[in-house]
Amino acid sequence: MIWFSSARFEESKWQQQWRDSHIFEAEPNPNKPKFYMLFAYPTISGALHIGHARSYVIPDAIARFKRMLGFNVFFPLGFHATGIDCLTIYERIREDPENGVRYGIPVEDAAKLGSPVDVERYLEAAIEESLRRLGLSLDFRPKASTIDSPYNRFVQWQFRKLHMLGHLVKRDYHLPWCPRCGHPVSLDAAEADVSEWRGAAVKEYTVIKFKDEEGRIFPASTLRPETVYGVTNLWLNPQTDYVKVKVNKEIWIISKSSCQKLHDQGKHVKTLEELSASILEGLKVVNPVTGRFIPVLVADFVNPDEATGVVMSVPAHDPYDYLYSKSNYHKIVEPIQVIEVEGIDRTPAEYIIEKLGIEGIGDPRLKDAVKELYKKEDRGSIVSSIERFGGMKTIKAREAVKKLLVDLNASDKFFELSVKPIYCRCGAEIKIKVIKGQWFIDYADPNWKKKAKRCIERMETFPPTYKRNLLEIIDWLAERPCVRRRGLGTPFPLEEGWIIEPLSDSTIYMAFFIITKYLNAGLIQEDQLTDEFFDFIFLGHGSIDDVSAKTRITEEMLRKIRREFDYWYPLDLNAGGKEHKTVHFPFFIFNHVAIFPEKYWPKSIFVNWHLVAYGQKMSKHLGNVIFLDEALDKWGVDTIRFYLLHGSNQWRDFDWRDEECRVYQKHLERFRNLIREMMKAESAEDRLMDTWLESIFNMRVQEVTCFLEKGEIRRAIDTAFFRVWNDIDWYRRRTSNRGVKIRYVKKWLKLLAPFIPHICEEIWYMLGERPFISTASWPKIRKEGVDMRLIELEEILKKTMDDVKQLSQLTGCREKLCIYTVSEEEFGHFTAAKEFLSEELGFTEVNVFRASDEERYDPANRAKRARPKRPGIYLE
RNA sequence: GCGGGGAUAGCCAAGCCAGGUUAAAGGCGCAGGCUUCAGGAGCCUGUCCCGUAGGGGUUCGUGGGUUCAAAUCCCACUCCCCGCACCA
Repeated sequence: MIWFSSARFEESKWQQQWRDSHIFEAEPNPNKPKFYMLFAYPTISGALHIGHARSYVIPDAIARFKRMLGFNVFFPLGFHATGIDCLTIYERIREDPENGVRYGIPVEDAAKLGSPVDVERYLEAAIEESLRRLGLSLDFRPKASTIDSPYNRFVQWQFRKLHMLGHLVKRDYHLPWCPRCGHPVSLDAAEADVSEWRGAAVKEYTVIKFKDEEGRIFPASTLRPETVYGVTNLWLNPQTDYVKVKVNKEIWIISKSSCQKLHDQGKHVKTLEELSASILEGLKVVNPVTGRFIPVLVADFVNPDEATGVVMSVPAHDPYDYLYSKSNYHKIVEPIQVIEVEGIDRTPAEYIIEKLGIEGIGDPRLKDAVKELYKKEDRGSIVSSIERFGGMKTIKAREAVKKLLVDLNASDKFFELSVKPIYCRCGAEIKIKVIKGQWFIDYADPNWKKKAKRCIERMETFPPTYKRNLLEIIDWLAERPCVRRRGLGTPFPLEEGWIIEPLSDSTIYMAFFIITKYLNAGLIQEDQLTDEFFDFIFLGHGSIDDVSAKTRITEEMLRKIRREFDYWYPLDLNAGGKEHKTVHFPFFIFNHVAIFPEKYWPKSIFVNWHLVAYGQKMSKHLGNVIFLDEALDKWGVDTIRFYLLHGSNQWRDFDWRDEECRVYQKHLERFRNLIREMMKAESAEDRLMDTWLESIFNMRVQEVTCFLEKGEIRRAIDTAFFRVWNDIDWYRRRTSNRGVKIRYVKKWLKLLAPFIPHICEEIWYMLGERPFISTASWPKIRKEGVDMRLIELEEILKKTMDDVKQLSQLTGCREKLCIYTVSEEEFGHFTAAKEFLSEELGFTEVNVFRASDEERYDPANRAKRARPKRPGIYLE
């Protein structure tokens, strides 16, 4: 029988047919409302895994739904290949082709890849194939990669625009750096550059300049500059060599080991003489903020390899300082309190030490004490006696004091890694380096922020709560470094030797997909993509004859492309994973509002949450990545789609488990069987239940439509599959019919087509429908076709049956069932269902009485318990 | 640090936005039954405790609060997860 043809075969067959018939390729059509949507394009960092699949299947369901609703849906895709991913993969497989496996590249293929670009092309093809196998209703014609040279021209145009608009600025910038490789490295969990990340990040110390009588500067490093008000002395390490150095035009006293770091961080450092800590001990220096003189003392817990090797002693707020000065300098040092914390009546350092019962400076719990104290103090506020900052929250005061120090010309910055040492993959130790004249995109610009917010105000976000979040993110964003020295990417058009950073080159690419359609079709050529061309197409600038003359593109073609752009733009929906919430989506908005006129500003954003496998994040490192192709081989597309869409709420993280996936596979098998069984069955007229089915179906259509419109994908498929199934089951139970009328089957399939399109196509075809369910129209919502009263009566019936079951189990009565109803409607409904009740509940005799009926049989007077929607019950 | 999300029965996981119809969907596991059997499987019932009349008791991280009524709203606390600018 044809129904038994292999599901796998069906799936690829339908994918091929969709492809051959070009149904997902969209052309402008002024008679249809358009819907331009896409998902944030995949990064080329290995073969796709099931986490990607979740992020793509959700938008695909939306695309399919919109298409069935009658929208002209443009749903293209591209590939994000800029950055160092392909470089890294290339290096790994060059070390050993076996490493390719971690990225989903079989050994024999890995060996053949001769360059990072080869890697990119290989993976691009593999990813495209996986996306097709996922049954995505994409238009593949405009596909483009961010390393294609036409794309580069487009991004260069964008950056010239940003520059013209004043959105690019130059600043100094610090970052982790490998001295041997001579380039910056990334500190991240993927360990793209470093051999072991260990959670390292860059810490910013504030250096506070304390001067002695000779004008020599003791630059104390601190993470909590607000405590400068509580400094009692400075600490040096007595076992370390200190040096007097000339830093730019000042004389600094620092630990020897910090010289090189200062140099790396962009200072001119000249060593003048070596000094031991003991010579320096006892010197008086002045606190630049309070003007107080304080002594320089020594303490052996001071780490000379951290920052400048000179630290402030704040015994009121630091357990180390407290303990050390108490036991060694108790006559000289008196703690000065700066921060107060609710519930602590002493100096916080003293409090924490007593609370934890810490013995002395060697106590291993001291680290925890520091941690706990810092946390408490960060929630505290500055004591009122301190001028300007009294009463201010600690965190706020920290920033304010930083600013004050800058104004007093008494501070500097020093960067350190939070975890040391960190090694580059080449083996060298990572340093912090300051880059002079780094280009930034100025997302801190308040006017630009204002415009971005205006765009967001009018946007719709899924989930709706993201909108508020977005506005906060816009406030919080600052300058973004936008160029780098290495990796694949677009050469920076304003300065040689830089390429544009991978996130900054992917903010308005949706506009470019209109162009790539024409490029890929060979209708225009790369060298015709001039700034005049982009200005004309995207912004309508310039005169057409002029642009045509300069680009050698015919006016007719220019007009066509311009019109097409104007048709599709703005973007209606941008979908992406939650990792894009704080970076990509805000950039996408910023760049749109900067470059495009208001009518082209984006309309909505859909965020989906992540996927983990067996409670663990998938990572190449852990080797627990479930590749999409493998999953597809194992389970088939519709099973995976079904599971991914229904297994968890789209706005919660998803936990993949094979056992659960199997359950969904079974559901689909049973679904197939059910349909087959129903098709074979005759269905007789049953006026009451036919009306009920019609009503409930109309209601389900409404629900599913409403859920999809709100982006509630899980609820939509839950209703479309399980609720409808229950309804059909109920109908079959309540009537003598084994099946339902064919039009319900068709309607049901339509409701499911956005989610599990392959199986729906197959059945659709079996039912003689042509050409595709994918292009069929969504069921009409018929509010008037819903008989709510009848639906409710059936609910009352079900509930009553449950009660009877419970009672009969409890009492063991199976003979006689009496039901007492209050309303005429219920009386009629139950009377008509007598035979059904008898069969279902196993009672030989079923009687239905009006509760008010004097003649009723009711020995226990159960009729008095009857209420509307809840008939009385008596059993024997 | 900044920002976001979460904590639900043996486990996984819905519900929370719009409080009552929620002892709380679904799945896994477990128990019993039916059917089938080459094999796997399929189907039904039960699964917090008590109960011979649809009932009662105790439950949704911890502690308070609002309300006639809270898993759902408010406050505080504890713990977990995630993003944050050279990984994209």
